Amino acid sequence: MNAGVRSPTLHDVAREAGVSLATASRSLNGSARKVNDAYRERVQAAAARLGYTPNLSAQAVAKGSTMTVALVVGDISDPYFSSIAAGVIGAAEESGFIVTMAVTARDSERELALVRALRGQRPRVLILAGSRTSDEPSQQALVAELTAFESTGGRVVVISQHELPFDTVLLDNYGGARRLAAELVGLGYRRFAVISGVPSLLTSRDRVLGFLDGLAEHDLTVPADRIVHTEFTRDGGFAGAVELLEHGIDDVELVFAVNDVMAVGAMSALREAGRIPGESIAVAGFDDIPTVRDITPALTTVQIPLIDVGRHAVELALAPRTAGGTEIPVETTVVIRESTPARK
Amino acid sequence: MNAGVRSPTLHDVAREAGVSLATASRSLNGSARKVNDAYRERVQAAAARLGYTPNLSAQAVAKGSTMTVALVVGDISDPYFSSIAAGVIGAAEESGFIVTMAVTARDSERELALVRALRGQRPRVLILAGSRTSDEPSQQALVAELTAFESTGGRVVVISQHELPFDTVLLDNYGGARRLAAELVGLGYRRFAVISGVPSLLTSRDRVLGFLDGLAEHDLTVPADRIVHTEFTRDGGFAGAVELLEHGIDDVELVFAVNDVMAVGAMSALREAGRIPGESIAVAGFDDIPTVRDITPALTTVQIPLIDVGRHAVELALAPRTAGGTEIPVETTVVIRESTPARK
DNA sequence: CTGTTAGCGCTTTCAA
DNA sequence: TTGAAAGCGCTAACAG
Repeated sequence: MNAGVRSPTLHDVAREAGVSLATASRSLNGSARKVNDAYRERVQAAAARLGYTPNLSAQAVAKGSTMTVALVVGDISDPYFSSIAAGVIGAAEESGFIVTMAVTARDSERELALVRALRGQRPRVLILAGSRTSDEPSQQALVAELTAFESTGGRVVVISQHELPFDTVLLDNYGGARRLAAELVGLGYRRFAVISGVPSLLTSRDRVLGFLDGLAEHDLTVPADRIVHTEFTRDGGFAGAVELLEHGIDDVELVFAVNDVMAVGAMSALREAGRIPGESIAVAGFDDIPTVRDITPALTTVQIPLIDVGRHAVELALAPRTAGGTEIPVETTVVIRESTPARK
Repeated sequence: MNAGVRSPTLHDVAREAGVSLATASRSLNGSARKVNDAYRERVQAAAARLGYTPNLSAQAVAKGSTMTVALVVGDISDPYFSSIAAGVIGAAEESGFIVTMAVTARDSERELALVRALRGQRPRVLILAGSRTSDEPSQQALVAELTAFESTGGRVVVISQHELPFDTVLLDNYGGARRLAAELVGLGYRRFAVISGVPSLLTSRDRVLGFLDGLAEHDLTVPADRIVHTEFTRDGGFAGAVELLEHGIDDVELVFAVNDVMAVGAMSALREAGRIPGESIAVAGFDDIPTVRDITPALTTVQIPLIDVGRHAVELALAPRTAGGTEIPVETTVVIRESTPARK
């Protein structure tokens, strides 16, 4: 009931079983069958009797390596990240890895500090799921830190864009947005507004670029005052829509928000202003987080197989190291739903 | 670029700075200022030059304790858990703790195995966020495992109900559901259906009980065939609604799903069957996960401050141990939204 | 205040 | 095969 009893150690088990430390170690963890069955059983029985659990930290220092995957996300309560995390955790556990998690709160200073701290865990793998930003001076420090980590045997996997010189799970943000634009034009839409994240956010930038290029193919453009920059969150989406409404968007037919949570926030703002999503105005998002098929109207979006993205990240990390850094491209597919009905 | 270089050790730093191992240790980590400033600076400079990061595993074995919090959740991609996780991670990081995470997939066998494995990390704190089940034989083994963990100095915190003899963050599932029922009756509802989880799930059971008791106060009941048992997920909610529809629920005025993701799934099923949530049928949920204020109609639910729940769990774990196990009760508050308009 | 020296729990040579 | 013993990187007495 009260503390004070220490956890049984391998030493205890060995004594209980009447064998040496080495034999105990080999019976419980050592790979190949190099231990007499009789001994092995004695040891296992003793371990069970004592409730022995190997001290992972001790194993880590003795072996010089851990079985942990460190995952860095922007915000775990965001469905985008939590879905990726689910994939990472699932795949990691299947391979016997433990996953530790840290949250950057979308702050790149903080991300750098976290990576530095996480290095202390000597994880075998470090996965960065937060989206990259451009022009940050801290990016350079981050690369240095990650490179140092790799040079000591760690594996780095970045999810999203291939800005950093590491293995990456590449999301086709640009292409997905471009195809989305094409499909929307095909549905009859001509006048658009865009709710974007801050320009330095690469994911956001790529999606906006792809969308605009997709429109440009059909000789359509979006006036600069119809592209607002805001936070990459639900509230950002809401605020972005409010800003657009203030600019006056009576003739806008469709609002593209660069991710689903923003789109959902935007829908609420539009609705509050009397514009009915899916009826008097269309809305599209990006990601296909689980809930958007259940909202009304169901949201048109670009699907990313988020769980798979997480799984791929660990597969990549556990695969043999390659020369220039491998990349696994992940397809994005346009999903048209009721929020963008065909016009006319 | 290639592996092979080992991480710099404290030893390297000490040599580089021309001081002893102990001095290096004290300069970098040791608590009180017991080191000459000149030395301290030399050491810190050397550490920076070498890119030294203390090996947490080594520290753990030397100190005999770690700075990690292990969090066990049912499914991290479920907003209920991911919000709690956000709170846990936030609070843990503020106290300098690392959090490791494991997922039970709502399987109590698996939960037991995970707890056993997690013990190997020798975390200071083990937080169980998955909801408890009754009558499972594995519960007993779980208690044994957790008790053993506590007896070796660890802290256990359970989130949800006080079934287990450990510190707990107590969610008022019963009371919240009861108050919800009262409010709904106040709004004019009289005929209900309930989509519940499996009966052994304590959270589900408490919510159903509270709801029924709340109705009973007004001499209302729910016929047994209007209470369906299904999975505690979005798809479960969908399936539950389908089942209700098959039973025929033309006269049902309101469907109470025992959690929000189920309610959201149920809404989709109802809508597909031609019943419009918020118009031809009302729906209520429980949890108040972030998205439900943005769905249409916005969902009436019982709010749990999920982030705070996570924070409380670590506060509890980091507070001095008490005799019988402390519990922090968390209030739940009814939030009436458009999915349950006043009748007539 | 600094350095020396045992450990911490475990793995892994190296002999036996 | 098994056991003794030397580490792994770090902390914490214990002397100086």
